[in-house]
Amino acid sequence: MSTARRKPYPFDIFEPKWQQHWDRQQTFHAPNPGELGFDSAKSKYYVLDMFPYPSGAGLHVGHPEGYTATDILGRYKRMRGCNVLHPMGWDAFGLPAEQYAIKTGQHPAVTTAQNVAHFKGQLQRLGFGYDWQREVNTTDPGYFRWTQWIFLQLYNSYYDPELKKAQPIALLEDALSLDPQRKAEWSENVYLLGTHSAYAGMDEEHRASLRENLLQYARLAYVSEAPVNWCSELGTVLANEEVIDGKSEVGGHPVERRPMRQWMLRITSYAQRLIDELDGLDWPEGIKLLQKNWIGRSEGAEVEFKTAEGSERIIVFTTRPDTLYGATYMVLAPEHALVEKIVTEEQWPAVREYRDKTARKSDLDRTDLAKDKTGVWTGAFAVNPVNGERIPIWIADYVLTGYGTGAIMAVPAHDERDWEFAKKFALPIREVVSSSPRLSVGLAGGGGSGVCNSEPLECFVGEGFAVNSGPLDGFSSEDAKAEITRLLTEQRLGFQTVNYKLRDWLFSRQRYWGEPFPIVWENGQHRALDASELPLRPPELADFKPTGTGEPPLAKATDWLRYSDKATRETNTMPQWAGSCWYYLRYCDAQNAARFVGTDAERYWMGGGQPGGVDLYVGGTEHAVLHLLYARFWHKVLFDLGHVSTPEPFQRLVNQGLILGEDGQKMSKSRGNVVNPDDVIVEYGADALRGYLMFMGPLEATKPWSMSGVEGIARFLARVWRLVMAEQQDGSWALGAVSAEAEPDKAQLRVIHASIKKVTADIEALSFNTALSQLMIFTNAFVNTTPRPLSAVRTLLTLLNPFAPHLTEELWQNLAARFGDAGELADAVWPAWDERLLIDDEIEIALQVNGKVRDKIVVLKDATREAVEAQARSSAKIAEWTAGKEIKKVIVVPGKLVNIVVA
RNA sequence: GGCGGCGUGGUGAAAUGGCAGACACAGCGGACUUAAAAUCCGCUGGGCUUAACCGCCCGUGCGGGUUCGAGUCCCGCCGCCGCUACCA
Repeated sequence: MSTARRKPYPFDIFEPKWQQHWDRQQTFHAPNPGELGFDSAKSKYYVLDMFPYPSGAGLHVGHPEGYTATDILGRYKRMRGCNVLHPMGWDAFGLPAEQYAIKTGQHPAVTTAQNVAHFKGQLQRLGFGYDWQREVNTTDPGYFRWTQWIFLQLYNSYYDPELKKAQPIALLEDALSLDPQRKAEWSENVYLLGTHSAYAGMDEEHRASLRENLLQYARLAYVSEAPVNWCSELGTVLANEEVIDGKSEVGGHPVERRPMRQWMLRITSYAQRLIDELDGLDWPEGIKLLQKNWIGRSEGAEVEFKTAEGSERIIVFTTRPDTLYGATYMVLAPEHALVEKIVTEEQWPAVREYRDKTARKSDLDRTDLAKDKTGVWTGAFAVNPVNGERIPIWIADYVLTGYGTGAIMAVPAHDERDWEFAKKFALPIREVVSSSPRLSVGLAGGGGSGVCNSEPLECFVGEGFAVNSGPLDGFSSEDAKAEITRLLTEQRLGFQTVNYKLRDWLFSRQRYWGEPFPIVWENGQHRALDASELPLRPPELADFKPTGTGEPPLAKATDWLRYSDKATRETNTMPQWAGSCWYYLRYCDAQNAARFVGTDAERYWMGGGQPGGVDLYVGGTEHAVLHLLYARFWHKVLFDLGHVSTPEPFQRLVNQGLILGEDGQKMSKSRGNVVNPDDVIVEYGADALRGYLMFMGPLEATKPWSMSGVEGIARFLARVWRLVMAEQQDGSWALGAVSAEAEPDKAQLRVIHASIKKVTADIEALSFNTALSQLMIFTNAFVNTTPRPLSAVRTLLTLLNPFAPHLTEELWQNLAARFGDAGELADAVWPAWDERLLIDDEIEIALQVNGKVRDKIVVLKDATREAVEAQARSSAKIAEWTAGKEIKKVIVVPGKLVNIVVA
């Protein structure tokens, strides 16, 4: 009685054997153009995984799900004769590593190295065909040197709104110094840089400083004093995307808004291109939509109001300029710069109290109280530019600083939020849009518009026809928008514009474990390091904890900090997303010491095919608006500057679905339903794990784990094993009854060719579960055949190889030892099918009467329509069902069915 | 509230508008075995009918529609999951 469970086949012996073999032989190394062994006659296939963050917890089963899918594609494309680039690396900078290091008192470099080694070991035990010579690690100076270099590209560029692309900042510098006229134009229109709305909301002092520092401000990487998401618990600021429900995505700590000097990347300049250029991509529609919504384009107008005293301008953004006549009050965000200038003495105490209260509230609280509107009157009035009406100016937290201009005109009759607010504070409500065309019912006096003073009974947010709107009356909402915009433009009171929800990317973090900025400060001005000074390594710091004050930990490194007698280094570091923005480019030429990626290598792996880019990118949906948007942005900048050859990085994107625990719940430590891939490999082997992950359902579906499902796949693989191997008396395995002379019978031949066809199509379509079920059918068709035809067995092993590479390679080798054969299965050629063998001479088809199956008959494969119909009519059952009825129509679907329609 | 995805046996799931449930899991029965495991074979959506075969009816969340024919397409609901949230 042995305590160890007997293995159905000796995977524990041959799996490590083949893993070592592939590693020693560098089987999956993909030579670059110009490298020995490179074959330019082959076409390229670049298949990419989202590289993991090597956390202390190790791999979970979600990782190998996507990785197995790409591995299957890579191995398959290799057998189809492609040069396959299938790399792996580590996204190793970032908060968790640093927090873990603080907790354990070890340097993050040490813990990161340990975690990487652990992850790599786990991945290697799964038998993935990676080209490890291209391994990248974002924390490696040889890597982040180029992350810093790309930052300098951004820093030294601006976005030209006319060319709609990034240009070297030197061009702007020259243009502006040569052409004072143009400089004046640009200074007056800083919004050309793509920050129109932000500029409109600024106070004059801020604007003046902007104009003065136009060149600095125009850069794609610039410094801003804007309010940011500050998390005191983490001791850093966070990007909008990293804040969820007013809490940090990492750790769930409270986040407050605080003005700080930060580095920003001007992603908003690319908003339109980031939307438009999604069109040509083979991505899930849902992800495209998610990105579009995140960028949040909306068309409308900016309209200038003046305070009643006429001293201040208040600019608002609205998507409904047609409702301008219905604006009965205005609202500024509590933080709006203008509030201090317009608030009256009597209202100051109330305003100050309200502002303090909002500042203390997290975004979460603000959302929670969404139902109950709050606000305070400033005591000031504005003038509605179209009708000269005095309307009160309020502050309220339902108006956000971060969107539009931070100020709105409130049209309570046609906006739900304004409606609620007006109801609560008894502000006037005037209907200016009617759902049906009708005449104004107001008085027609003094050339002014007719105004109906009775308040509408409910809020109407739809489009319709303008009423109570002076010259707009009777216009459809669409026409009214165009007309009012025209009028406003004429009077220089407004203009048509496009607003985006997307904010510029807050790019600095007050952390130790990230890329230092290649920037020094002198006399309050920043300037770039020279590329030759890269990489800029972080200082060796014994104490790298956050200071808690917002001062970055790098400031503690006094020697490092000093760049020269006059200049000091920037102490912020880059966010974790930086390294992952371009890693797919580094893979193309990972060892290049002279460039971030060699030109030839980039052209070959990223260019190549028609649309270009990575041919297949597989990863989780959680990166839909973070990594995938940032990477596209960086790529476009590099493209504009001529450093890469395609405008988009990832041509085809597929999201693998979430794997739930056996209880149908999300896997989590607290639920105790987490599956560790290592345990599964020990028990069932890597091939069984890979096979199960692919068999459990469609790649993109969310699906629960099942241990007995793994056993099912293990049983199938064991059946394949025994198809080739026979167990000996002593328990060892030897080649079984396989014969080179044996031929598959007709039915088997059909199964073989149907399998080649289906498995090929299914792999291309990433439908791995159905490919495997076909391979089971293939296998089952031969289990009772002895001896097994060698050709059939070899075809089966070839088709199964991408899924179960160890098992099939081992069996292939055993067959070769007896029958002789050149080479390894990994290098074999993918089989082709013969369409003629797929169809039997006779086919069974269904006979229907009024769509219901009543009989089945066997017809010759090339029987004519008429012959099939005649045969159908001669069926006794059909005669029975159609007896005494008029046959109105007979539909013959060749090879499928005959449907007889009776009255 | 908005956007997106999904509803098919006991379970995971198949199905270019053409015979619903392939392939597995679990279950039941059998063979082999002293016995068990492993393996192999058979059955396995629900109901009615029959001694049995046969045969018939119902069935893809619900209600309509298009079609010779709908799990699949269209319209309207219900339920679950994910993302997002005062975006002017």
